[in-house]
Amino acid sequence: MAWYRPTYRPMPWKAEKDAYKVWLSEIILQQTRVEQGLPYYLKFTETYPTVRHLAQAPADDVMKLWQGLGYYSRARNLHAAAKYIDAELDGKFPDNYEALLLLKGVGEYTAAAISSFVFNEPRAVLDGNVYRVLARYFGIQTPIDSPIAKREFGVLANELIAQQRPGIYNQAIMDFGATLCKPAQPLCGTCPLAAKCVAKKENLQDKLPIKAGKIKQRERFFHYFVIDAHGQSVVEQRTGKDIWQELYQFPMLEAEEILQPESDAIATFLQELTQDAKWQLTRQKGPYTQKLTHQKINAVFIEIAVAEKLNLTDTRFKTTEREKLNNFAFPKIIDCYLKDNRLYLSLT
DNA sequence: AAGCCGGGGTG
DNA sequence: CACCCAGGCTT
Repeated sequence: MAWYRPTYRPMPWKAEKDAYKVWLSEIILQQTRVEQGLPYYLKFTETYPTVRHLAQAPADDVMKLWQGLGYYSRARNLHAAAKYIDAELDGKFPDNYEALLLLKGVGEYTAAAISSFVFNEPRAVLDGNVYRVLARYFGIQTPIDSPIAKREFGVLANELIAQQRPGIYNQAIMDFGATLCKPAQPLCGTCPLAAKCVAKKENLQDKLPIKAGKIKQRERFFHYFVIDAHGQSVVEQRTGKDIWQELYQFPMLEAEEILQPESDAIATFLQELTQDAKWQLTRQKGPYTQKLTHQKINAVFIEIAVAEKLNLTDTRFKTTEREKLNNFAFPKIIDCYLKDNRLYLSLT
């Protein structure tokens, strides 16, 4: 705490005492760098100054504002929690750790952060920074991605927390991990804790913290059909348990590989989609690729000109004017395609 | 306990 | 390319 200077990494929520805004910032910053999340925090607090503004907003608007930030369940849970507070708690934001935990999308870390920052509860946060600082300083070899570690580090962190100023303590140790005790090339030369740091003493900075798990990637091949029927296009909303829930996309055919435009699978899909209207392949763009934590997405965009008026029988599909495509929340890979090809014809 | 969910920065 | 980021939910 003697090392910590709130001004070193200025963030608009550091001195914030409105629990709603602190909650917004914490959800946005889950697995997200401060610099990446900051513009979203500003957009959300400006658009939705109170939790009731957020609760009463249409879900599509919330998703659109979240577009590009990733982990979209955060946005869905954010909205659900706001509605819960609006309807069940009379708009009064929860004011303690246990009540915060009841909110969708709020786990132990976020509940500890909000309750310590705003309500002065001595709850130690456990995030990637804290795991790293404690693992190095105490030389703890327990893999931090195991449930055992959660208990072990949790007990330790709660013994260490400054009972009188828990919020400052929590912010200090996270800033310390983010800027000094960094994942790579920590600044041990200027570290005030170096004298008693086990990792420093045994030269284990690069080995700690230990992570056990490795994840395997799945490769997928998406074919998006970008329809142009006299200025009309077609989109659908993603549902089910897959990635990008509730975001929009063009009608899509997934396959085991990139298909040739002339392939039977594509012809069948298009026939089904257009209900036998006359269509023509205009051009094909891609493949675009996007790496997710567990998946590599390959996407080709097949542009289709349809001569007749569309008669869509499948209610999943919605026709929209191409100028209005920018009203929909798309995954990054579609956003990139649209921007590349200047298909956003108007701005908001 | 393990798997899944994005996007971006860094070395 | 591998790793990480002010994690949480589902199975």
